[in-house]
Amino acid sequence: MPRKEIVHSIGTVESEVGISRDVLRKWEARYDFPSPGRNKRGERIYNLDQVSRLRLIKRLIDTGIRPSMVVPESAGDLIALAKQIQVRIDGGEESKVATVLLRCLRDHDLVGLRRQLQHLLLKQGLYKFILDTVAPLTYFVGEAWSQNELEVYEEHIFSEVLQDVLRNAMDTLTNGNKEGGPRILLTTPPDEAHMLGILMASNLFALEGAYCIFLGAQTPLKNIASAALSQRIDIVALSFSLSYPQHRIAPILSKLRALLPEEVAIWAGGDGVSHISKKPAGLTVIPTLEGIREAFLKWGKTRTV
Amino acid sequence: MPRKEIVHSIGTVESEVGISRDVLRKWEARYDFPSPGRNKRGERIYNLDQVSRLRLIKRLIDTGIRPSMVVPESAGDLIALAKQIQVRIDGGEESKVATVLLRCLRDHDLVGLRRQLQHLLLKQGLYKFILDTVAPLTYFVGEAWSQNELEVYEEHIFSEVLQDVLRNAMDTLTNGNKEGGPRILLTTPPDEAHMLGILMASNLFALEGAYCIFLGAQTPLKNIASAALSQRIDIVALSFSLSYPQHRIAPILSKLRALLPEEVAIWAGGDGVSHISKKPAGLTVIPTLEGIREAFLKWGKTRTV
DNA sequence: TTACAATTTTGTCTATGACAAATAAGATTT
DNA sequence: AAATCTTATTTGTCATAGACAAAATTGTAA
Repeated sequence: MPRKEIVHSIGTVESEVGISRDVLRKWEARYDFPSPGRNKRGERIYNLDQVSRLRLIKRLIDTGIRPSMVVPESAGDLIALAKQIQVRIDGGEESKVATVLLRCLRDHDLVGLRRQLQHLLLKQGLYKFILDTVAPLTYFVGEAWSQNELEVYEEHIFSEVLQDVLRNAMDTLTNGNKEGGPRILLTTPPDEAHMLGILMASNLFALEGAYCIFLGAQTPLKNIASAALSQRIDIVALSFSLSYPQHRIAPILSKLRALLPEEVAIWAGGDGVSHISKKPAGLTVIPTLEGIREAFLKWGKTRTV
Repeated sequence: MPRKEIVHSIGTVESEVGISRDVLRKWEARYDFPSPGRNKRGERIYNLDQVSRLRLIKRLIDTGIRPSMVVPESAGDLIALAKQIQVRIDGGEESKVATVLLRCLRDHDLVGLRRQLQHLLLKQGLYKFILDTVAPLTYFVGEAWSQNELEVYEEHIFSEVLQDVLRNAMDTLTNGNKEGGPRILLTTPPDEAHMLGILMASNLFALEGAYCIFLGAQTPLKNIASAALSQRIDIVALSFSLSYPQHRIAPILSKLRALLPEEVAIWAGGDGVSHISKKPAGLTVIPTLEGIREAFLKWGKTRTV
């Protein structure tokens, strides 16, 4: 008895994969993919294969590859390409822990997930925890999602639990850093929704003794400026993910630079900034989490001089 | 020198107000509102007036009023109608505190906002804090948003800070409730994104001595069931906001009832359930936050017998 | 190499109509 | 009077096909 295949309308795909209806239709016309079936009303119906392929395509495009290079490609070629990129990002073989945690997530054992994370945090210490566990885990979860191995809500839940753990840790840390260290304001720019990165960074900063003020995601520049002023901020830290349009990064940073007094430093991080060439003056770029500690030490020296 | 008026494209309105392009165009054709200007390319451009009127309309529709009753209405009539409903929800005159906190939010004094909330929590105690401060404040923020007095991101930030405060409180509470009290699983059903309500409820439950597991928003029913089983849950609590389609509430609850063993109770709350008539068997409806304490006491008695 | 111009790619928007799901209104029965 | 069934209206989503500017790439000159 063939199970009735789960199909998706164009609207569902739009909200689940994050590609707008118009774009889905255009791709179909331009690249012959996706080529959904039709129901009796003539409406597009996408099957699971197409949806997961679209997810993969979305991820590849988010890393900077142009649609024309991936949308018409065969499923096999896509996977090959993904592997190639994956290797670049992957590197380590720390994946055992990630696998265990991922299984927790798949089994919906949230309490277990939370406990294990907390346990790892205690065992590894915050620094190692973030770099060796949280960062790869985040990557794996994204990967699993694009392969249809996780549902949207499962990704949400993961982010939820992780945020909880990280914020708790930061609260504890920040309360001890009332005086002495630099005051850092952290957020993401408008239209940048990914906040796990900057949250991880917050923790690393707090670990180094900074007083961190975390503004959540998507703070308009004006408000960053006013907050920096009223909170006597020393450093404003922004995070750009890979999916953030590259050409918008430099202008945003320049604009922010103009809004802030020059004694306030601007630090930009995240996978999105690793490829930018033009660096506006008065700006520190920290493409990887590992670079945070170093940048921090350097800042301390500058200040003492 | 007349300042250049800020205008919005149909896409911007879609994402800022939460009404899809198609619907915006249909309303324009059917009700002559909105009637945006056009740029030289012939694209719709919405001014601030139209956007805020659309926000108000969205809110009114979310409370259950039909589009045909509000979309064609004049701005004046809309405001009158809004006032009418406002009165119904408002009631108290506790608004002074809310006003102060709202000002903090408008001034982007996040640290101040957080501190004030924490201060109020300490002063009033969790119960009073939630009922007299958080609940009305949430309402006011929604109200201010629809009047264009707050921006989207400001609403996000508010929700952010509030979640932080409430979760912290709950963590502290729940850790003390390891044994003895009932085990409650809290979440919202699929497509119900509003989670402040259930978060408030979580705190009130924890206050009464329950062990609360908060799953975040939009948990599929199957996963609620499996989580309930693995966590040996006594009560599953769901929250439905006003904007949740009424006709979907009863079926969802029945379906969940079928998935859960009968010794697991189902409690439904939120503004969305206050008007439902059909109550599926084996179900407790708690339309207001005040009802939680009562329901809890009743549950305790039943159990002892 | 860098800077500018030409070209291609890409996403957003327009217009109008079809249609089913959701809701209300009316009729009928318990 | 309340509950149930029918019919009518309202409402949102999807379809088609083409226009066009912003973004990215390529080619060319300094």
